[in-house]
Formats: sequence, structure tokens, C-alpha cells
Amino acid sequence: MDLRKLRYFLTVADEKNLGRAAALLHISQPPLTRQIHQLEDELGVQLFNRTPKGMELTEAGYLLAKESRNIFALVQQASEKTQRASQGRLGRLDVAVFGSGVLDTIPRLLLKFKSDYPEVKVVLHTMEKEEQIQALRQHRISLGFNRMLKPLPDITSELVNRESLLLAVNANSPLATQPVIKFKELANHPMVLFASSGRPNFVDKVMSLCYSAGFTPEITQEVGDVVTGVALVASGFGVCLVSKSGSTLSLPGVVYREIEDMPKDATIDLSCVYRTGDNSKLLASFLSCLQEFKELNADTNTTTP
Amino acid sequence: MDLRKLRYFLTVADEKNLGRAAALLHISQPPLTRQIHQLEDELGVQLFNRTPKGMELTEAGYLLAKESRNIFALVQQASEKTQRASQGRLGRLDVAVFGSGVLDTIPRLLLKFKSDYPEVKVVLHTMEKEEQIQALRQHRISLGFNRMLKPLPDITSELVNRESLLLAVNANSPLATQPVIKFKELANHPMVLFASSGRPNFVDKVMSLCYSAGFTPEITQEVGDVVTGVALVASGFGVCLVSKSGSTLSLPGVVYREIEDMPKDATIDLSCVYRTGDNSKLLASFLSCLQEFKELNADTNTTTP
DNA sequence: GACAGGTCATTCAAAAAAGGTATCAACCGA
DNA sequence: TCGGTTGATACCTTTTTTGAATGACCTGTC
Repeated sequence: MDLRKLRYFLTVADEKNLGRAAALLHISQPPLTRQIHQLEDELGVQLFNRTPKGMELTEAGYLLAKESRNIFALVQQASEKTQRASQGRLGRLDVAVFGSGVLDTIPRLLLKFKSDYPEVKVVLHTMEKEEQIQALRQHRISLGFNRMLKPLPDITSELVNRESLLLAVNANSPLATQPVIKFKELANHPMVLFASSGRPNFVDKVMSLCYSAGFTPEITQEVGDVVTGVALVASGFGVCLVSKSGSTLSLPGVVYREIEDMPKDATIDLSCVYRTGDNSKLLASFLSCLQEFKELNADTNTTTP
Repeated sequence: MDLRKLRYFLTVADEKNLGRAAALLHISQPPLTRQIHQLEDELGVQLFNRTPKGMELTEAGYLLAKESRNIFALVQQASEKTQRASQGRLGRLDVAVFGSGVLDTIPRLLLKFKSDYPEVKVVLHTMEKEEQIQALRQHRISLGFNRMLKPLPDITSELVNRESLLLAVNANSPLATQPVIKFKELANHPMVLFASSGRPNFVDKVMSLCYSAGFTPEITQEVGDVVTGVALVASGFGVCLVSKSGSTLSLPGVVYREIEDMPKDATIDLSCVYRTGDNSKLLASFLSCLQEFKELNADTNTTTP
């Protein structure tokens, strides 16, 4: 039972006449007769009652006609879906996220992607840096978002955006009312730091900034993610340096302040990573969307130089 | 894109190797190579990445593989369903019912049919006698249940069962307390009669019974169906002759009584009707079920001679 | 009641499609 | 570098499908 026979069958079922059906199918009548007979023999079922007026569906034939239409709809769909998939417009993209990127940039990027490629299902996984690399290598994910990545030959990384750092301060702290905060003042305040596994990480970055400024920070607590860090600030554990994205987190008792003389290199990059040479069309779609996203954000940034 | 190509494609997708797939398909490798290429050309989509290790599905190929499995499942199902339909075990049977038959006999019969042929969907339509004949001729229904049918050449009728008549009496009537009721006594009591359209009908039957017994009944009201008739008995309109099936209707204030000297021919037949020469397998299934049903009921009847 | 005009079924040769054998080119690991 | 693997290609054979002509049957008409 192949699709040709079914198509022939459906045409005869519609026309109720072998001659007309054959004409519609651009074949002559005898082969059509034979194909119908073959289909009947194969199923062991009489599909038509032959009358002097033409071909009349039996109950079984009627059912098969109905089922056949479903089959053709599915085949048509399969063909179209396959074509869309080949263009990177349909499918599933497994993406790993972690850290403060999920608070602002990544949601906006994903929103744009969903609107540009509505038929691509994005599945998010929360994974730390090292885990992401491993998952990429095992093809469990196609894309990861993270910060502070060291270069690797089999993993390509692309900058998503670069953010300056802000200081999360407890509202009761004198720093909260102070008009201007200087970087060196942090030496006098206990500090909360968050850092995911894997070097280099955010702790390394902050420590080196402080050393450059000539002091050693007093670390009261190290935590695993921004949210916990800011929560500790709210509880009075101390101050905490966070990315601009991180400052979208608003907790009672926490305010964010700029530091006046923040070093120019005191920025933190959000990057995305993927397998070097991955020629997945879905990934290509995503990266092209990311490119547009960056250009869009560059435009809005230039308005505030 | 026919099913052979899809089957070949799926095998290659599973094996990830043309040689092994060809062996499984009992063909040699070169034609398989060609079929896969043809499928790719037809869709305009690369389905595999050829590597020195074998054939690796692309994203589009992966999707097509998934869809193909659905297609094969549907094809398999269509084939099986068609075969069951050809044996009269699957499909839809439109059945018309009317009158007191629906109160007892027909539900029991349908229950048996549903249990014998669970995949046949029985659709019930309420139609009077004449309407049923018309609907049969227009192929809107395949079967009708009715009483008192006159023979027709294009409609075959088959007896379902034969029931005696009972008298529905208002509980306050003297007849209700009387130990024995004689048929002639009906002359002294007003009577409710129900009759569907089309001759001969139940009214004709009762009238002729009364004339034979030597009296003319006093008809207080004619109604269209049993339920209404018995309801009027409950309201004190008079007595009403009903079939035994009809007496399963219990309304407050109504009791059913036998008539001692009921004439032997005072019975009423429930028949089913269908198009003469209808060779529908579903109908055949139903009629064979009906036959068994009648034998079953005959058995239970013989226990009370 | 013969006949014209429809229906589907059958026959046989031609065309098209699928399959098979032998061979090639590329890659990989020993 | 050299077997052993992979998929691709060329050429021929077999099978399947098709087409033109024709047959068999029914129906409504004259």
C-alpha cells in the first residue's frame, strides 16, 4: 500500500468513475483499474461496488477514504515541516542559562527570537559554566549563556553585551545617603561576593579590581548567585557589586548606587557559547537574531554616550 | 515521496549506515543510496550529513523521521480499520426508533449490540413510521424500529418481538381494585388512545378489537405517544391499552392490569425495517445480533409457558 | 428488441522505475 | 602507508507501471 495507490483510490472515490478519475490523474483507465484492484487485494477488502453507473464506495471504502485524507494531510505537513526545519525556522533549540544574564538581557533576546522564529521551541536549562561546556560537547545543548569565559578551541564564544558594575547597598547603610561613592571606600565596608564554579569567575574579577585600587576587600560571605547575594545585602551582610542586569532585582531594603571613579575596565561581559563549527540551521538562526539584537541595543546605547 | 522511500529513509536513520540498512531492507546498497538522494532532491532538503563514520541525521532529517513514524502508524491503522470495517465490526449505523419499543426492548438490544460490536457507533434518530420509510429510501438511516408495518417491496421488515397488551388504569378507578377485568368492561370506561401517523396504526388495532368484542369504545383523547397516553391516565382521563414494554413506564397514580379474556390476537409486534437487498456489513452484523437476541429471549420465554 | 452510449475489466507490448554487480573515491586507525 | 571502512557512480537486468485497443456488461431509447 503506497501513497500512489491511495491517491488513485481517493480520486476514484471522489469521481465515482474510473475514466474521469484516470483523466484527472493524467493516466489511462486500465492501469487505474488495476491499481484499485491491487489495493483491494492487498487489504483483502472490497472498497467499491461496481455498478453500471460507476464506482460506489463500500462502508470499508468510505472509511479508508477518510483515513487516507488524514494520511495525505500528515504527509503534506511532514514535507513542509521538513523544509522549514532545513531553513532553521522550525525545531527545538536547547539553551543553557546562568547568572544575572537571565534577569534582563536573555529574556529580551529570547522574546525577540520567539517573535522572529515562532515555530522554534526554545528549551531552557539552568547550568553553571563548566556544566554548559560539558553539555555542549555532549550535544545536550546547542547554546549557552555565561560570563567570563576562557577561550577554548572547540567552543566558540560570542559577546552578547558588556555591562558596567553597580553597588548594591543596604538602605540603612551610610553609603545609601552619601551623594557620591568612591571605589576606595569599599575597603571600609564588608562585601558579599557571588561566583559560579570555574575560573576565571566574578570573584577573581572583583578581587583584582580592589588590589589595583590598593586595598583588600573584607569578604563576609561568598554565595553562588546574584539573587542570594542581593538578599544578603538586604539582610545587612554588607555591600555587593552586581552587573547592571543584576540591579533589576528589587528587594526591600536594597538600593543600587553608581561608583563615581569606577575603573574603565570594571565591566562584565555576557557571552554566548556554542560548538565551533556547529552548522545547525537553528543555531545559525539564533546567531543571526543575536546579531540584530546587538545592533538594536547598540543604537539605544549611542543615545546615551 | 512514496512510502517506500520513507521506509528506506527511516531504516537508514535508525542504522546510520547505508550498508547495514540495505541489508535489513534486503536490497543492495547502491539503490538505497539513490533512493535517499531522490528523497532529498524531492524535498530540496539535506536529510543526512555524510561522514566517514556513516549517515547522520540533520535537524530537518530528525524531524522527518519523527513525522514518518506517525505516518506509518496512521497507514497501519487505516489498513486495520478498513479491514474491520469490511467485516462489519467498525463504523457508524444510523438507526431510527419510535414508540414504546424504546422503553424496554430496543435498549436491551442495543446494549447487546454495543457489547458484541464495541467499535460500531450507533446513532439514534427519533422518527415516526412514515418518516423512517422515507429516511431508509434516502439512505439517511440503515435501520428503523417500529410497530404495525404494512409490507413494501423495497423495505424488508423483521419481527423483533411480540407483546401482549396491558391496561393502564388510574389508581383511584374501581378497575384498579377489581380482582379480574373482562375485556367487555372497557365499554363502560373512557379510553385514551395513542397512535403514530401512517396506517395501519395502534388506534385501528384497538378499535377493531373492541368491535369484535361487540362494543364501541368511548375515546376521550387521542395522543401521539405512549408516555403522553399514560400521563393522561394518571390525570384521570380514562384507561389506556399499552404494550407490555409500555408498562415499564411507572407514573404515580397509574397501575397496570391484565385483562382476563384478552383475545389471542390482541398482541402488538415490534419490527425492524431495512432496505431490501442492503448488503451493508454493518447491517448484517446488526441483524445477526438481533437473531441471537431473539433466541435468547425465546429461551427465557419458554421458561414461563 | 436492436442499438447507442455509458460503465469497468482484460490483453499485450512499451516505457519507466527499481534493483544488482562491479568499481571508485574518501577517510580513519593501525 | 595500508587494509578496512564509509558513501557515490556507471552500467546492466529485472520488475513494475503504463498505454492503446478491445471486450463484456448494463441501461435507456427508438
